[in-house]
Amino acid sequence: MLDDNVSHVMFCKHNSECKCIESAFAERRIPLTSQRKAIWRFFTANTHAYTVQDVYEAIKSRRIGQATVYRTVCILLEMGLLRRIVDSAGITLFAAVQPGHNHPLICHKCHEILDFDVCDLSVLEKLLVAQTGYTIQGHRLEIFGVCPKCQA
Amino acid sequence: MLDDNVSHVMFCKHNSECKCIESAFAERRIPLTSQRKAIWRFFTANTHAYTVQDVYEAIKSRRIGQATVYRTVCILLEMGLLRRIVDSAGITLFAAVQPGHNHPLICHKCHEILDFDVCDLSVLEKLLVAQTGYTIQGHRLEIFGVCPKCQA
DNA sequence: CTGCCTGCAAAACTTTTGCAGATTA
DNA sequence: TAATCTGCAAAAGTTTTGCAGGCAG
Repeated sequence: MLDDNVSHVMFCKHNSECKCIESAFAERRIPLTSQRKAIWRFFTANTHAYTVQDVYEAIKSRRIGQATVYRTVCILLEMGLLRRIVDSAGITLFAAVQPGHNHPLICHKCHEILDFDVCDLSVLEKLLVAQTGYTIQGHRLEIFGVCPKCQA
Repeated sequence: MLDDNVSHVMFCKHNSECKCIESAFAERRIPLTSQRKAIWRFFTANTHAYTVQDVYEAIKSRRIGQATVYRTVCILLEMGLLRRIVDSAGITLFAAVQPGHNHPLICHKCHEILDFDVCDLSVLEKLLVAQTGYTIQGHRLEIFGVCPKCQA
């Protein structure tokens, strides 16, 4: 559960010149091609969630194929750099995540995303383990709302 | 945030003879056909999450079309009787929800689901409102693990 | 009865795959 | 250089739609 004394939520600003991607790929011996960089740069240029089509449309002028976008999104998901979000209409969106434990606050209208790091579900998880016998592997917490711009 | 004194989680047992569906459809003046009943009965017979294909395969002997399953799942989702879950592989699953505020505890292996009702994110939500200016509309909290049967 | 529902089959949309040539480390 | 990647186009998989006939209320 959340700490009752929490008074400040840490928000992550996406760094458009994020260097972690180079080392992340290097560590795993995965080639970092210009296409993969372009796709990652697109995701980190704004704090928004996008569909695969959004990404493809935005970068296809550079002759990057749709299959490459799918393949790259898949790699970034597995590396934990991207998160999958399914909106209320069932549309699949992807958004960059900062490293560490974060949850998204998502605008229903424009898909603007703010990551926050406050979340302590350990007591709830212990309770569930005790009462159900399940082994807990993880959780997904997403908060939906409307951002200040879209309220106007 | 969760109440620190919470000592008991309320779990919902799905009631296979659930009558609420009749009144839920009647209230909205939506015809409750035999196909819709069959689909709902399938979801409430077990506490599992299923794909549309699972449902279709299970009941197609009764000459219920795939389109009907899609259309019915859509209605049940909108009525709040079903919830959509996307597993880690990106597969879309649906599961019955008890009325009221519940969250699912999902087995990664067999898709067995237990609903729990303990979740108080009001302090976190207030904090987010104060610090971001977002209007909060709702949240999704899902906990993933492995059920006792699958651990064996 | 009337209006909404249904199965079927086709259409639309989304995601994956195979391959010949290109690029990374 | 060797291994992996890429765009393209086709295949596979998923979801939606149109329509003629059927059923709930």
